[in-house]
Amino acid sequence: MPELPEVETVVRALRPVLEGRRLARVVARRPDLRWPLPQGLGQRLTGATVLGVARRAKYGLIATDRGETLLFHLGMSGRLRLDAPGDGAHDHVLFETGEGRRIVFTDPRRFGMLDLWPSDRLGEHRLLAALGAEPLGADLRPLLARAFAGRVAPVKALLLDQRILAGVGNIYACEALWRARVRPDRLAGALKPAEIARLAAAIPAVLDAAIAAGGSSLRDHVQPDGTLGMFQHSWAVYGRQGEACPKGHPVERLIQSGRSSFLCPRCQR
DNA sequence: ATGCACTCCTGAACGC
DNA sequence: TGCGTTCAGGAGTGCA
Repeated sequence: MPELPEVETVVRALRPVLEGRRLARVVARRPDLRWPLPQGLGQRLTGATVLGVARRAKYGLIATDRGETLLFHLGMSGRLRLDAPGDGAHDHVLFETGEGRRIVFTDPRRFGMLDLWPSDRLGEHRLLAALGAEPLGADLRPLLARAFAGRVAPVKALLLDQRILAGVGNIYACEALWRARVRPDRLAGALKPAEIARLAAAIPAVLDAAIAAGGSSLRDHVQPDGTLGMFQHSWAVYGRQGEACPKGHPVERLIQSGRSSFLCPRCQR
């Protein structure tokens, strides 16, 4: 599910529940997700007070007063649900606050991860160290121009490369390319400055719109309070093969390195 | 360095 | 109804 807008939606929902609150009970119901859970997870977090909840790329970051930060990644099917029972087959980790709120980490496919890491050395975590720029809040044009120069790979492959831009996934890469009127299979190094500029504007625009809509709900994403994201109703091309793009032309699908890309060949060149 | 295929796991959707 | 096949929003790893 979760790309940057979905993780941002989750982080914003967790903030009022967790910030400044004490974790009264943390229970791991299995030893691993994608990787083994950190040693003594429950013990290390129980009794800690949450200082802040933030996001880096597609990672959620929960800082505690014990000098450690809990990182989480939702993988493809991960969800964090508020006040769910937490006894389902795929409910893997439970967090309970002193106020009696319960946060349940659910992940059927178990591609997600959780880790604890010293807060003052967070940037050294192996999964965070190589991440590229956040796509919101900065001017992406010079960054993309530098990253695309001389590259033979399709532009969509580079948009998905988290070392360049951190947080864009398959859905929003397709959507941003449509807004920028650039085909996903164009070679990155061959993009003209005007096309790079359009892409640099389209990426934050589509991410901001998705955040405002509460993310996209496909199979798995819901906001922690259970309400559905609505941005899937605003998709121009993603998942809409054979339907009309917003300009009325048929959307096509192509496979790039084993993953679906959706595009409008009339709008995108 | 660069590009790409494969892999982890489960569930939903589709075809017969 | 039931079974098999295909596909899915991520991303690390290892290969050419």
